[in-house]
Order: sequence, then C-alpha cells, then structure tokens
Amino acid sequence: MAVSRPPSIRSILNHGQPGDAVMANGWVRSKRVLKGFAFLDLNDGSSMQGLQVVLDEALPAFAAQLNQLGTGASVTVHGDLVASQGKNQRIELKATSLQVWGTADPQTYPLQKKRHSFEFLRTIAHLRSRTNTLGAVFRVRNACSHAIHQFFQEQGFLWVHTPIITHGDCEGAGEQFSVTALDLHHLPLTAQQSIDWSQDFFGQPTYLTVSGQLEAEIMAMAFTHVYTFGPTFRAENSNTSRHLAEFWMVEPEMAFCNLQGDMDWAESFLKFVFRQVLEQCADDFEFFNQRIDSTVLETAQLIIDQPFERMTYTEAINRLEQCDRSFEFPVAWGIDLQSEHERYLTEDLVKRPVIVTDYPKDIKAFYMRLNEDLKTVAAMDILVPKIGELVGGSQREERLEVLQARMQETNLPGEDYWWYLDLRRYGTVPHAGFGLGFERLVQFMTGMQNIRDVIPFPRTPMSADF
RNA sequence: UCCUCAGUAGCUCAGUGGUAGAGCGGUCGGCUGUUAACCGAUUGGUCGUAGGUUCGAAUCCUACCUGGGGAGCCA
Repeated sequence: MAVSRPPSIRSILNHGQPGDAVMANGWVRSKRVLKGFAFLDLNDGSSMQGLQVVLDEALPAFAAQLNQLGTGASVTVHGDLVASQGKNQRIELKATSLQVWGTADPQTYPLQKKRHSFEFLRTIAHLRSRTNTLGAVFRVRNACSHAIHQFFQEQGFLWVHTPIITHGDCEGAGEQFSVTALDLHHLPLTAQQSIDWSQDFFGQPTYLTVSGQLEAEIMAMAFTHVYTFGPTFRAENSNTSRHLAEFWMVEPEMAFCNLQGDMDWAESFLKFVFRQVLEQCADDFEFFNQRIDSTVLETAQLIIDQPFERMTYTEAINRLEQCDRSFEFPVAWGIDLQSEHERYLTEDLVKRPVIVTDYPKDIKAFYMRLNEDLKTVAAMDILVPKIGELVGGSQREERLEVLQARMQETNLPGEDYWWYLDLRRYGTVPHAGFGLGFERLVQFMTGMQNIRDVIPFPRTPMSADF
C-alpha cells in the first residue's frame, strides 16, 4: 500500500518545475511583507533551504491571514510553482490558497529571525530543532546513523541488541545508574541493616549499561562479525563539552581478527561514514563550514583521502618527550595520555587522526590482549583534533589462563564473569573490537563545539528536562 | 568534583558607587520582488536569589543558584 503524502520541500526544491501544481506543508521561518504582497520562507525540516511562498493581496483573506503568519506558524499552502524572479532560489510557490493550522504569538514565541546562542537554545530544546543549525545537526545525525548501519550491513555484520539493564559493572568503566523497583522510601533491610536486594525486581542490584561490549563478544563467538548501536549510560559527574550521561555508542566486535584488523576496520568504517554523510548532507556541511567551523569540509576530505597515522604508545611518549612544548602533566612511559598530550599528537604533530596502539597494561582494561613483552596490551585509541579520543578498541584476551591472571591482578571476581570465561573455554578465537561515541562522531563531523547540541535532548548532571 | 569566567529588556550585550542603555525582536506606519529585507516611529526592566557594607549598590562584600570555558573521569 502506498501512503499518499504531499512532497517534502526538499523534493519540491529538487524536482519541482514551473507550472506544477503543488501542496506544501511546513512552518514559517520568516515573513517579508511588501506593498501588495508578501514572501514566506517555509521549512519542513527536509532541507536547509526553505521554499519561498509568494502571497498576493488578491488572495482571499490575505490581510487576515498575513497577521497570523509570524515566525513559527504552521501552514499548508496550495499553489503553482513559478520560476523565481529573486536570486536565491530557482523556483517559488505562488499560493492560490493557504490554511493556517497554528499561529505562534510573536510576543511569546522565543525563536526570532536572528542568531541565538546555543546556551539559550538548550533551554528551549522543544523548539530548537526548528532552527537552521539544529536542523542541520539532526539531519547529519540521521544520515550518520544510517551510514553506520549501511557500512556494517554491507560488510555482513549482524546488528545485535545488548541489554540496557545489566547486573554488574562489566568493565569497571565508570559510575553506573542503579535500576530498582524498590520503594525508595521504604527500603527492605537485611538483618545487617543493609539493603535487601533479594526483594528487588531482579533479586540483585542492577544497573543501566555502560557498555555492550562483553555481550557483543558473546554474539561475535556465534556470528563472527557483529555490532551494537544503542544507548549507553554513565553516572559520572562530568561537566564538559564532550560528555553526556546518556549517549549512543557503536561497538563492533570481530572474531578471527587481531589488532591490525581492528584498526583497519575502524579506519575504513570512519572513511565510509564520512563519505556517505558528506554526500547526503552536502548543503548541511556547507552550512557548518560557513557558520560553525570553517575547517569541517577540509577535515572530512582529509579523513576520506588520507590514511590515518599509526604509532605505538611508546613511540608517542618518545615524541612527546622530544617535543619543545611543556605540558602541565609531565610525560613518562607508563602514564595515561592526558587531553593536552592527545591534542598535541593529533592537532600539532600529525595534524590528522592518529591511532595510538600498545598501551601499558596497567592503564587499560583487563580484557585487552597481553602483548609478548608482557608490559603492554593490544589496545588502540583513535585520537582526532578537538575531540580527543573518538574510538577506543583492542584485541581481546582469548587465552583463558592469561585472562584469569589479568582478572586476579585487577581484583575482579571471576565468578561474576563465568560466562565471559566460558567463551575462552569453548571454541575461543582471537577477536577484536572497538567502541565509538556516536555523539562525538557527529560533533567531530559538524564542528559543533558542545556535545549537548548534537543530541536532541541531552542528559547531563543536574539536567534532564524535556 | 576542581579551577575560571559570567548572570542587566523576549534575545545578544554595554554600563565598575550617584536618574537603567544600545542593537536585534515585538507593535504601528511606509515601500511592486524580498532573502536574518529595508526606512521611520514606538514598546519594553524586581539588574540570578538571599543577606550585608554605604547617605546612596546593577556596580563593593558573603553565601547560594544557574550557565559557559578548562581540567579530572571517560566515549
């Protein structure tokens, strides 16, 4: 069954011809009134550019309707496309009739025909999607999601749905949100006066997931190539332009794959996604380049065309020690790279994405594969200008004894991970994967400075409105 | 969580001890083709909140709240 619907403004602008009778729906972005006629800029979110509607005073109820057509009003316009006499558009819609669905009182409607600060727009997140910038952001976000699925589906990866509710801190990654059905005002207590979790919904403490990786590994041991793409939650009190309490993460996991393969997958994945989005959202990219960050087009092209620089952690430390910059945090083998170090490597030294590999085992997670030097693990981080760490991944430790030893070193209770260890007992294979913060990718692509402006309804400490 | 900057009209900001300002927006008027239209007039305030200092506080002090930037934690 075909659904009947009027054409989107994007499609009218792309395919409409003078003489076509069309119907257009949308919201008024601006109204320009002259003597005897008026112009509307009509937008339905399908494209950056809106449709110019011409209203002549000969229209029935012209004067009465003109009053109702402030910025934000919703309308359906019937009319005929004509070649535009103006400069900025090929065609425009000469209205023959017009229906106003809803007005937007200009005395109270917060969006004006002018630039607003992103801080202000965040306070009106229910309306900000109607602005040029946020409109472009969410179109890019959509195209980016689609490209991610397209890449993995074309490569034969299975999209797997890992749980949102988990029973433990799976990789020691950060603070978790508790999930409970207990009445917080009347908590059941044990004889020792601690909370009696056996009476909770799951009979044990549960949390929102901080990563789907361990479950993705389970699925990779059956389907070879899998990926997750879903929401992730961190209860960390992070107040930065790069952190959200609720964000989306992409986590591919590949069986029969080593660190080299992991990096190759990540790099070709990023190149594909950039190419797709650049092609699908050309106008939006043009806008970001003009109004938000004049380097985004150049950066996108760089990602697509140039191979990423690759260096080991040890090499990176050497380069940092040799450079003539002084850092707030002193550089020495064994330290975790600080923001300033990462930025130096990617922004100043190589001036493009850099993959740093083989970190000291003590600063990385227990599941990363121990290298032959017994000091480093087969980890890799992709660092990009402005954002820092965009991708973090590793080859996983597939050797049961080595994994158990690593877990003991880091004081992880083996019994909680019995199923994870079983994967190494039964048909273990070398495998690898990585995690990518989806919003950071959109941020990097668009040049938006604050991660809260690339997700429709950001969740951050002390902020969960809308 | 720490450091730092800020909070004044619907929005963006100026005003650093003596009568609260501008631009934009809104409203009214003008203009045969505009593009964040333009031109003219006009409207608009519990100066984040609570205390304090002072003859007098938007301005100085204290606490708190909210937001930005940086750091940590991390993706």
